[in-house]
Amino acid sequence: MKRMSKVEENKQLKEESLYAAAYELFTTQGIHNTAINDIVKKAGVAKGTFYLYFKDKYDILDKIVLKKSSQILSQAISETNKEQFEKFEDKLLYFIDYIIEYLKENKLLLKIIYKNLSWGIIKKAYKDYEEINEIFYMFEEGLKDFNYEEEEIKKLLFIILELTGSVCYSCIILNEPADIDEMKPILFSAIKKIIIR
Amino acid sequence: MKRMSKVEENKQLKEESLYAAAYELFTTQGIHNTAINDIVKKAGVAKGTFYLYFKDKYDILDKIVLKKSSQILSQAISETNKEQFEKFEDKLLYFIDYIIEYLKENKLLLKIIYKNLSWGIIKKAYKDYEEINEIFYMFEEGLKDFNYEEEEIKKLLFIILELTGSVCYSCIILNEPADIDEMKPILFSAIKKIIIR
Amino acid sequence: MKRMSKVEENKQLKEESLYAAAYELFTTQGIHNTAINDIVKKAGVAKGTFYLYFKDKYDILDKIVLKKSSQILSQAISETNKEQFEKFEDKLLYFIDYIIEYLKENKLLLKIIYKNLSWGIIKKAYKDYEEINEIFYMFEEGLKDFNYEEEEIKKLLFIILELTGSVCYSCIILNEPADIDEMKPILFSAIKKIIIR
Amino acid sequence: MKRMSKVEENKQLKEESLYAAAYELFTTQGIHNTAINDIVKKAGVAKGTFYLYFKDKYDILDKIVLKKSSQILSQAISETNKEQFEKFEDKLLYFIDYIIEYLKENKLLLKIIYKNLSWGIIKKAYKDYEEINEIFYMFEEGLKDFNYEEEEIKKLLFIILELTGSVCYSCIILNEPADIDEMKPILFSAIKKIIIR
DNA sequence: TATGAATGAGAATTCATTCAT
DNA sequence: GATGAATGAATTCTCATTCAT
Repeated sequence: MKRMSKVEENKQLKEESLYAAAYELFTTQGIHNTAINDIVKKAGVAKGTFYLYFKDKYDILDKIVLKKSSQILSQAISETNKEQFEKFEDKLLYFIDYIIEYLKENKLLLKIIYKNLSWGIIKKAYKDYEEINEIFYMFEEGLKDFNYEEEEIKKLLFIILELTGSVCYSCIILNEPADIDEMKPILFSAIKKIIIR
Repeated sequence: MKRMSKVEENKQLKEESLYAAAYELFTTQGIHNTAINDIVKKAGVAKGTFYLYFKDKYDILDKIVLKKSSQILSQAISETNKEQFEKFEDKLLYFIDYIIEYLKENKLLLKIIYKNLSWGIIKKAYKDYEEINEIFYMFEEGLKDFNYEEEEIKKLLFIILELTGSVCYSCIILNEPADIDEMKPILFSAIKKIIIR
Repeated sequence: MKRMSKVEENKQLKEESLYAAAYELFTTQGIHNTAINDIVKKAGVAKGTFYLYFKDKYDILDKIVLKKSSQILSQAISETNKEQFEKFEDKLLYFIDYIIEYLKENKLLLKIIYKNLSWGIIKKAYKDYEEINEIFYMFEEGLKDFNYEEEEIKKLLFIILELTGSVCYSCIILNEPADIDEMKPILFSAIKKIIIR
Repeated sequence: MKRMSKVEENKQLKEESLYAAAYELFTTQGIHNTAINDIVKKAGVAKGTFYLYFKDKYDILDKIVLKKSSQILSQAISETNKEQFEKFEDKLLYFIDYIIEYLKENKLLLKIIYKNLSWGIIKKAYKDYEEINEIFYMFEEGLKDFNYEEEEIKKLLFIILELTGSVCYSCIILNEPADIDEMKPILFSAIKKIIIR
């Protein structure tokens, strides 16, 4: 990483503290109930400073969601790649399970990113997070025996991630229609069936 | 149905016009951009009247989402039951397709109910909308050959509805990762695979 | 008491329940925080009915204060007259003490009448509560040896009641500058000194 | 006193103009009839500015009452100390008379501070107004021949101030049971009697 | 008399955004 | 770049009062 001037460092610090404050407040008291005033107070910067870095509340929100979502996916694929699997489906389920367990431990995060863990986010993340590509490569490699076309693979991946996301939200946050651990067998079985041609 | 007094009728009318106005405004200019002032003006009632029927903006929103979601499901199952199908999976896909087509035509509605077409809503709807039960009966009947337990059937139904909902939102509203019509074959194939033991 | 028609009885009942509801609400949640809506709901009558009996919130408040204040004074004098006293000052202090003890047990009442236990109220009460006159008679009789003029007696009575009222409020409600029981000796001594020529 | 920056000066100015506007409006048209809107308009500041300095209408009211009450007491003791008196009771009555005359000239002020000229206020005022302590010193000094304990002196002071306050309110505002000037002889005589052991 | 739905003026409060320092 | 006081439009919500039934 490049050396930064003191000014540069200070800027970085302020931005970071704004991110941290906003994340904390969004997750604990909700997006609706968080005012920019609250964010800057918690971050310990002046109100005007917020506008030097972000357009408005939804700008910082989007950036947080993108950041956090990418981190999860990136971590999940990275952890998955550390392991050895006999079959692709085992690898995929390990990956999915990693995400689920992560969200189980971070309910508040899940609450704000929930249906935003969308394809749009993933596409955006490609640029900044190299590892995200590997999710697709994993799929491509794993499914090559089934002779899927590239487009189909993307769609399958999309469907699986959407399903995982919405099941997580419902089961982890609302506990409906069942606890996430009770739901896992059905979810995993569904995913396994989906990828088979 | 019991005859209503003029007063009772009038009350009903006011409430209805508030629902209609709020729905219209929420879908066209967004929830965030709709003030209670706007709603009452459009409904042609006094501001105070709003608070006679609803606690605040989110109260009427919740009630609208519940109403509309139930209506869609109710309509879908009712339409499905009018037809004859050879196989259960055809019936199920007809039902799902009805919902998708409905949402395609009502993007604005989809936008506001999407995060709310949850199992919780469906459970609430049981009370007021008899037909909702029939969705479960259809599943039970259709899946009896597979020897699923009752709990498993509920979970399958949940998974399929969640998947449908989130795919609809992403593909219809965001057009990501593809148009809903392009997505349908994959989605339907996934659903078919999911129900098979 | 005259026999009442059923209609008459019903009216009386409604008025009473309005009084009771308003008193309960004024004392428990404050005058400021009590709306006419709250009163009629608690009383179990329609909103319009309130206006058949009272002009507004302050009308019923005034009437309650008058009623309650008069009751206290009336009760105090009546209880005092049941006893025998050697000296007038003993009688007067018994009377004052009765009031203090009563207010000690009815802090909430004290809170709402305090600023209203004024001479004005007492004057009004003369008409409806015969016994109130007896307070003045007691004074007249008790102070005759001092050769006070009638006007002076009235003023002394006024001064003693004002003093008692404001000391009660401060000591019972605010506990400032001391508890009412700690304050009594000084208060009583002051009163005794005041009446002596 | 420290020099203030322009910004700091401006802040002070705004706060002052809010105080002045609120005081003017509270006294002339009543607390109930004064809206925050009226205050800010009169003060020539934006509505939001009000909330920068005060929580709500009752916050500014409390602060005004505290300020004004302290000022009166402070002025009264300061004026009293300028004079020479032979006897303590003359000094005390001069002090009380100063207060009465002040309130006679400021009926509107009396109306809003009236039964708030309480011990609680005086205690709070100790911190900001040095001279308030002198009231107690005057009492201590003046009563030393009577051998009162410190606690008793406080209570006597309290009783005399309460009595003065409530008599002023009733006689100046309501003219009940008599004009304040008619009442003075009795009040002064009462006070004189109270302090004598 | 009694009702209670409807009214709508008006009060309180919030908050994103600006801009002089 | 950083600050934070000031803004004032926008919004929510209250509530006394009326009046047709």
